[in-house]
Amino acid sequence: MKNHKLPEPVIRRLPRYYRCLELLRDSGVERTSSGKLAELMSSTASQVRQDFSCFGKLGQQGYGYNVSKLISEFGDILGMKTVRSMILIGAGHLGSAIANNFDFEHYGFRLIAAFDNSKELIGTVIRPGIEIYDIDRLEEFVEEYRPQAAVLTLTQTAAQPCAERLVRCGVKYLWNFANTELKLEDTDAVVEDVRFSDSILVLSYYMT
Amino acid sequence: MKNHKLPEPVIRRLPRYYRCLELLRDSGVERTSSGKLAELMSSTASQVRQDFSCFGKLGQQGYGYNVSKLISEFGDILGMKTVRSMILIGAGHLGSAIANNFDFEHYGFRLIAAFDNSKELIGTVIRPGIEIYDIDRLEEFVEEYRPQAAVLTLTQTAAQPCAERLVRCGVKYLWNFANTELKLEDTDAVVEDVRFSDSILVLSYYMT
DNA sequence: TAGATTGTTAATCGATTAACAATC
DNA sequence: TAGATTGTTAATCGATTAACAATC
Repeated sequence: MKNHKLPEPVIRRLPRYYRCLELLRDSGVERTSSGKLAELMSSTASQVRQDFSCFGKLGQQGYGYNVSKLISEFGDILGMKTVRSMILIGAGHLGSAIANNFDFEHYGFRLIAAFDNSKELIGTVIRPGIEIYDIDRLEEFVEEYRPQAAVLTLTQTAAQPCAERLVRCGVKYLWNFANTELKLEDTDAVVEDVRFSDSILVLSYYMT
Repeated sequence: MKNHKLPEPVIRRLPRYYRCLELLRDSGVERTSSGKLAELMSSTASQVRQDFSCFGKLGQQGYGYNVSKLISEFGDILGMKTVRSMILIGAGHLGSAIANNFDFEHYGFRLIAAFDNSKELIGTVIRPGIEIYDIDRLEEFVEEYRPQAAVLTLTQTAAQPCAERLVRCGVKYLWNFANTELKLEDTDAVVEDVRFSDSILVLSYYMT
C-alpha cells in the first residue's frame, strides 16, 4: 500500500468502488476484473487500473482481482475498520431521519449523542438510546466523551458559529448538511459537505 | 450568454456561486469582485473570472460585478425561474424530512405527491397538502399529472426497478438519495446522486 | 502453452493558474 | 487621469485514456 497523498478524484471514487464490490460479494462473486468494475462504475477499465495502482499491486495478471481482498483493502484505506464516535447537532427532521435511518456502524462510526436548542426536544431521545442534550452543554459533553466527528443538521445561519465551537473544543471532522460554505481557521479541520440545494440545482440545470 | 456545453466543474460551482451571491445580497452588498467572490468560495479570482467568462461579459472593468445581475443571470442558467413539478418516492424518515424541510419552491420545483408501498402510509399526508399514494398507481398518476422529476428516497434495492419505471413513463430527471449506482438505458435520463454513505466515507478517509 | 488481464508508461485531454492588455 | 478590475490568452498542472510489455 503506497497510500500517500491520493488524488481527490480517486478518494471520491473509492467509496463507490467499495459499494460495487460489496454488491459483487453479496451476489456471490469472488473474483472480478477492471473491465467488470468499470461497467459497474460507468467508468473505463483503464481508469480502474490506474486508480488501483495508487494502492500497489492488488490484482494478478491473467486473473483479475479478488473481491474480498479489495473490500478489505479499501475498507482499511477508508478507515472503516476503526470505530469513531460522532455527535449530531440539530435534531430536526433531517437530523432525526439520519439518526434513525443511517447505518453509522457500517461505516465505522458510532452515534453517541444529539444536541439541539429547542426546549421541547432536550431530554427526549432522537432514537432509542441516543439522547438529545442542550446545545449549551456541548463543550462539557465533548470534554467528557471526546467524540471525533459531528454531523451538522442545522440551519444555514446556526451552522457557522456551531462549527467554530466544535472545532475549538477539538471536534475537527464535520459532516455538514447545512446550506452554507463553512469557513474555519483551523487548518486541521475537515469539512465534508452534503448540500441538497447544490445538488438539486445541478439537476435543475440539466432540465433546462 | 454563450452557455453551450458548460464544463462539469463549472456546473457544480454554479450553485455555490449562487449561494454566495444570495448571501451578499442579503447583507446589502450591491457590487462585488472576482477577488471577493473567490474568498467566499475558497477559490481564486482567476478561477472566478474564468468560470464567469463561460457566460459572456458579466462584469465591468474597474467596477466588478453587480450582485443582483449575477443572481438573475445564474438563476436563469440554473433553471430556477421555471417551475417544474416533482414527485417523491419513498415516504420514510428521509423522504418525510425532505418533504417537510426542503424548500423546493426556492429552487424552482413544486412537490406534488409522494409514493410508498406501505399500507399504513398510503392515504396519509407526508406534509400538509402532499398525499402519499400507492406506488402501484405511479404510472397512472404520472400519465395524468406529468411531473418532470422525482426524488428517490427509498432503499438500495428498491431504487433501480423504481428508477426504470419512472424513466419508462417519462420521468427522466431523478434526484437519487438511494445508496446505489443507478443504471439506465435511456440516454436522456439524468440522475443526480446525493449519497450520504459516499460522503461519510470521504470524511472517514481524511480521519485516518 | 495460449489467453487473459494486470501494472505502468506515454499521449491526450481538460482544468486551473498566471499574466496582462483592455477599459471602465 | 490614475487605480481598479475585468476578460482573455498562454502556461502549467493534473487527470484520463490508450497502448503494451510483463506475467499469471
